[in-house]
Amino acid sequence: MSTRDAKLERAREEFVAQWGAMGSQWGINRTMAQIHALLMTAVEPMNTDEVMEELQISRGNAHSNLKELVAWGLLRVVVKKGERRDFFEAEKDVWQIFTIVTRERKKREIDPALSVLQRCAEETRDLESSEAVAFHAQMRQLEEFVGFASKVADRVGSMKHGFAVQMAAKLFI
Amino acid sequence: MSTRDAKLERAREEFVAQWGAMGSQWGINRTMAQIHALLMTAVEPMNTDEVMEELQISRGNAHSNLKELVAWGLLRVVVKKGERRDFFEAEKDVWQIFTIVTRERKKREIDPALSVLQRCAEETRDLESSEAVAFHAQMRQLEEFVGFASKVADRVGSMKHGFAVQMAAKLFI
DNA sequence: TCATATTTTCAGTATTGAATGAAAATTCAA
DNA sequence: TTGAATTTTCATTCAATACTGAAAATATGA
Repeated sequence: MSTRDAKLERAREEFVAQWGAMGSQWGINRTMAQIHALLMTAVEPMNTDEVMEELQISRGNAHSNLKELVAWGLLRVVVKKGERRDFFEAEKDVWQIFTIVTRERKKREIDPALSVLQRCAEETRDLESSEAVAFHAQMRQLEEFVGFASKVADRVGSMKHGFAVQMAAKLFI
Repeated sequence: MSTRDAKLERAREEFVAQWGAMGSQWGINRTMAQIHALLMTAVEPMNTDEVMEELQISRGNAHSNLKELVAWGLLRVVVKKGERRDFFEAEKDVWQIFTIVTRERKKREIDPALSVLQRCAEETRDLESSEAVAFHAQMRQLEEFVGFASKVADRVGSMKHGFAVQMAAKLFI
């Protein structure tokens, strides 16, 4: 049994480490991604000290990233009876995770872009030089596209899993 | 006329600065995003010195980011007759930009994730403890989802603009 | 070929964002 | 209340990444 447990342990450690490394790529910080990976593959909810111990990180770091993950909705706080400390458990449903991440990324990546583009388009709407007209047209095109992306993100983010799968199947497979 | 040119100039500077700031959010470095913004709104192709001058950046920085943008396919090198220096012009078509960015992001964000998940699933395929089974199932679910995302990215990235718009219209508007 | 223009490299420096850890604040049971 | 357990904050430190600028390499044309 110990060989097999070791195998699992290794695989899990690899997952946590790699998922963390990929976090950076995704605009999510490494620790945050690691904690999420750790809890996604945890059998039981974990408390702050367990997370610190497992990932070898400081209390402050564990605390702030746990907080952030709860704020995103990727973790839930669980109260254990007879326990004073907070325990955390991860959202494990893949579609849920996806919609949450979609919402967050839209907020951070799409919405600000859209408002910049709207502003720049607005500010040059009445100019008449050919350069200004070209600039304005470029802003409008970008605005239209990003606006569309924003709508797509909203729709996808609020779809039920089943519907998404069904729709996707028609389109892409 | 000078008032109006000033307006345009201000709007363009705002666009370049903000697009640059958003680059970070997007996992693209600030200078790279700024150069792209600058050239997307340039009437004529620009050379390295002009970019350096406009953005107040060093030659090395300008050089490496111009190179990177060319590698992505977001800029093209233009040879001007009677000019020894390279000039750069941006891809301005929004759909082209989108497909290029989609391809890059897939390469950096989706493909590595998929291979981690496949490996972790594979490594735990034969284990029998309930924890291992749960872990394996979780990896498989993630793998399935990310694999699907990978397909979607491929399809979208190779669609023609017209088709994408048509399809999107049906789905989302 | 040689001199000059241009591009490329890269060691050193700066900037930014994340992590630490200890102190302060809060919570809770007795 | 009180004091121990727990959470939260935040000034400082650290690490990763981006940027600089000058030197080396390369290309051009006289």
